[in-house]
Amino acid sequence: MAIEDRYRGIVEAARDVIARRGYHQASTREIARAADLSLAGLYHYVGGKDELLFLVLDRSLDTLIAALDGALATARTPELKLLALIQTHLDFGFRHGPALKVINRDWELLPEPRRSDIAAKRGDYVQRGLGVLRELDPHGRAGDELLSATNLLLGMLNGIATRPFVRSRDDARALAAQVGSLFLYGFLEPAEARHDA
Amino acid sequence: MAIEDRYRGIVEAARDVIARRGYHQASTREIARAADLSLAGLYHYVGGKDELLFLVLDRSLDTLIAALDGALATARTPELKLLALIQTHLDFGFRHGPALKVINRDWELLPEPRRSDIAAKRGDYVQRGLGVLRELDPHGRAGDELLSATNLLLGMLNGIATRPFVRSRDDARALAAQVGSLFLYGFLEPAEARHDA
DNA sequence: CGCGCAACAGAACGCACGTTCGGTAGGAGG
DNA sequence: CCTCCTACCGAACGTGCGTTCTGTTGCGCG
Repeated sequence: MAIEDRYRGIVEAARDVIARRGYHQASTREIARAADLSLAGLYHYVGGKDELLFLVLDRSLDTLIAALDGALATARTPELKLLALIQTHLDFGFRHGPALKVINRDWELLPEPRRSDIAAKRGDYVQRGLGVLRELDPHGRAGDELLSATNLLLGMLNGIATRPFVRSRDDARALAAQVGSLFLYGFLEPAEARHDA
Repeated sequence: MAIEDRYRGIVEAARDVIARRGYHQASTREIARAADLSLAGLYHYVGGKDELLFLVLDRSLDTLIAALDGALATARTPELKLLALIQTHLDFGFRHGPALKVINRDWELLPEPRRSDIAAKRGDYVQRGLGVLRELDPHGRAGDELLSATNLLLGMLNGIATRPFVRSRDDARALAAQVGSLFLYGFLEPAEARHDA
């Protein structure tokens, strides 16, 4: 499947250039250069610039969701599932920083109708987070409140995963523990007193 | 000071167009039209497109920081200061959504050297948040940990303030209470049992 | 009155962009 | 050997962009 390798190289080139420059500032010429192709050669594989953004978003979200599902499958308790989500998200931010940047910053720039597809896939990810919090919730919180709590959690994660806070896998692990403790027990609770589950 | 009114109109037009389209997609022609000016007339007031982005960022950050300082001045306890920060941020997101969007999404696109000025002003805001958390911290957390906690808090706030979660001033108030409770006491603690300070 | 300057506007310039067109090399199939 | 088809490339086209040039109006001031 050498053709699939070509596609992968193209999508990776597009992802890195778009992450660095932003979608509208990323030129098809620069993406072609990064993919070791001429401009016209690039257009032999993809129909247009929009499709490049779509491919980056679609494949990155698939990777992220697959990683999350894998991590959730091995976690037994609700708390461990939450930690798995946090760990997976931060690890994804560390290993695929450009992908996460494009997912968070540029997805709104994708024109319809593909934008709806990506929005649905983003929704799938949020739903998984919401499911984890629902299992974890000790009180019967309303759906609205659980949804906003999910967005608060994801906002926390994106706030540090996008910026250069996670420089190593150890950083990711240490931050994951801190995020988990803070989200579960709050800022006022001591971090050292809690590592049961 | 009719000239200052002109400037204000121009900056507001630039802010709204940039927030809607993104910086690189926002054209000077559209900004000029939104400011009721010809293209050349716009260039009579500002030196270039970069300066428009700078003016938007600079003035928006001034407004945000001034609002925060005002709210912090009337808060007496550390917990009330945290709630004031949360409330102010969400209220700013509700009343100046476009400004917050530009601050969070487009500030990295500003070319040097003005980008450093904006980065410093953003740093001022983070420092205020860090100061609030330092006062609040019951254990002697290290500076690194406090800084990442600050970024977690701001990430939570931006995660919901940017997206259409805050549709009314009441939404902002209700969400502020939820965010405060969650950040201070954690997800596992009941929300109803806590409203002392 | 007339001079100068601030406050604009119309039109153009040059450039970079996304996209397309016409071509070519090379291997597979008959 | 000829034919097709896939995988490209060089060069161009048209458009929209940021910016600038050349005015023109109107008002304050001597």
